[in-house]
Amino acid sequence: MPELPEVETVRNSLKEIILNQTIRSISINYNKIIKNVSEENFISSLVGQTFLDIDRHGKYLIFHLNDYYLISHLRMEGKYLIKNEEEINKHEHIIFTFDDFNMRYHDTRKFGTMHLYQKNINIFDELPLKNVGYEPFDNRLTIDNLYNKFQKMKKPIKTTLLDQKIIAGLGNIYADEVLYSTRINPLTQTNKLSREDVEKILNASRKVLKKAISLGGTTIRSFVSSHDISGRFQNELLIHTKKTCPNCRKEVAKIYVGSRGTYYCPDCQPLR
DNA sequence: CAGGTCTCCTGCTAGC
DNA sequence: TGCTAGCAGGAGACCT
Repeated sequence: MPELPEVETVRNSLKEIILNQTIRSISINYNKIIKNVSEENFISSLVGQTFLDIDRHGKYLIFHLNDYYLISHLRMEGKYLIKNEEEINKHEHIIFTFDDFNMRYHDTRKFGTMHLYQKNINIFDELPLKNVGYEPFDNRLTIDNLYNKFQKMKKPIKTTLLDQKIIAGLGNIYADEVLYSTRINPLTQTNKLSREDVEKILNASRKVLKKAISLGGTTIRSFVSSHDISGRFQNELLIHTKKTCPNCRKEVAKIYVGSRGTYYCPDCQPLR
């Protein structure tokens, strides 16, 4: 499943291929991916538009075209494939055709989303980006800022870390990794964390994501084979999906927090 | 406003 | 061996 580092890799890979390409036609095989405009509107708006840049905010890709922003979330299974054959796979839902090849949005579980906005709209005031806060790298996200927000939250810190409005970019896997590296129990009530804990969490988030991004960037040849990504990332994980704690060698616990599978070490991450 | 639950969808797995 | 029921998982919608 693509997390922030994979999305960053997709962004960089796609930039090499589709920048300055003009959309000649679009075919839509499953339209529920597109959330805020009709299928007809989507097609008529985008045909003739050229990809000028690709940005990322949290786990969202932001495609810049002449007159529009196309905002894409891959959720668990989404990927962009570059092809030039005729045959269409049943999981290829949206196909953008350029002069010499096409780009296909492929998504087995159909959970991904696309939003289309005209460029005169501030996309950060609209769904889905209005619900996305700052990334850990963004210096507008300060310790005080985060600590103040945490004071009002009673839910488990694991759940808080998955809330994109609070910190953008952490998914289920990285939330576990961040909590493990800070030795904080995932069930700890968010408002019980000290300012020092918050600082640790912020630092760990930066570190974990930065490392993953750099790895994603170096291990991936092509976004086409997204399997390579998850394979490599798994080598770097310390706690998520592990059986034994790398620190104390005791058994890792698996619980559910907010119906998300959560791994932690009861010994190294005791509930305070 | 905070927080809980339901929903979307399908490949995969456990269990028969 | 073949079948089915149940599950996982980001984030929006909706409700309390």
